[in-house]
Amino acid sequence: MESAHEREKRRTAMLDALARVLEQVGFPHTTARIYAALTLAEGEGLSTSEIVEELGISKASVSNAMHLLVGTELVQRYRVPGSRETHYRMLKGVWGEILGRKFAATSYIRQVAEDAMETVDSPAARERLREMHDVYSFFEREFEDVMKRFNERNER
Amino acid sequence: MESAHEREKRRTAMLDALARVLEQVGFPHTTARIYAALTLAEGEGLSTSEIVEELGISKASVSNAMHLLVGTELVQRYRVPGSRETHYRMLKGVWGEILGRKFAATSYIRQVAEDAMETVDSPAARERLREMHDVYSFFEREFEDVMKRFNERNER
DNA sequence: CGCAACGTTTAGAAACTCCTGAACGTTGGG
DNA sequence: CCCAACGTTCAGGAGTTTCTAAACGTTGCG
Repeated sequence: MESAHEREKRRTAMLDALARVLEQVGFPHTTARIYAALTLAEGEGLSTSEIVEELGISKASVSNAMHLLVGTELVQRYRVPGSRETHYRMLKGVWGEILGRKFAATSYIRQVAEDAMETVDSPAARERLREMHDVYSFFEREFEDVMKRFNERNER
Repeated sequence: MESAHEREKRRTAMLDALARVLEQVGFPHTTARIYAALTLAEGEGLSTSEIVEELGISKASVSNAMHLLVGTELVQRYRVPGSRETHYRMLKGVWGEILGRKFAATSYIRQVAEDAMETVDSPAARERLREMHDVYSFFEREFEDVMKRFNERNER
């Protein structure tokens, strides 16, 4: 049988791993940890004080992080009758959204390469930019298809 | 007709834009700028002192950055007869490599979600993890296909 | 061989990001 | 309305990253 201590340790490890994923995606440390905590919450979400307690951070940090998470529509505020506190829950269907945003960068990069190619004189430089451009063009088209399939999948 | 000053300004803007792309991919500021400078070089590459002059940085910075760029096989050293300086050139075919590395993270994230799902008790949490897992599974498979097509494309 | 030209390493400083405590503003119950 | 409970803002500071100068090591020409 598993001790309460071991259970707690496993939970912490999981929270860390999840938070690292979010950090990799580009979120600040604490913001990532908050999102992870919301993922692992027992119920539908957590209140500010619950987050403060679980992660051992200040309420100012929660406020700042939520500015980002709510602003990017990854998390939603909601109220619980009888409580004055703000509660937060993850929004559904955001993981696809997160990845989709990543892909959007591809077409920007293709654009940069394209512009540079038009400006540059040296044939050697132009050749290097062309390779970059071709690769990103390829992935840009592929990602469009992938996202289309993803959206179709979600409609079902 | 275009003044030398305007030409210089355009070149700088281009270098900045390219560097930002590399930074987005996760490289340090100076490292990214060096890579951008190598991309825009007139000839096949640049020497240490040329990089120092073009970017206005110390040779120590060049040394450090090259440790990273050469180590990750994005840049190659070469020697120019008659010069004692080390020269550096971009390696070809790295952009696909860079993107490929990004995708590799997908299967790690899927794994994290899978592990967490097995550990967690709360049905609400498990449901949230399941969505995360499903999304990343989908993209993991799609990326494998995309990379396969990419590699086939390159063999021609 | 010895010297000069380079590259590398390292310790320290500068810059940046992010967190916190405290003060402030806002809101809702009584 | 007033007070208490919350959330937000902001100045300050801690931690981290990354750049540089200086000292050191290495290499190759004469």
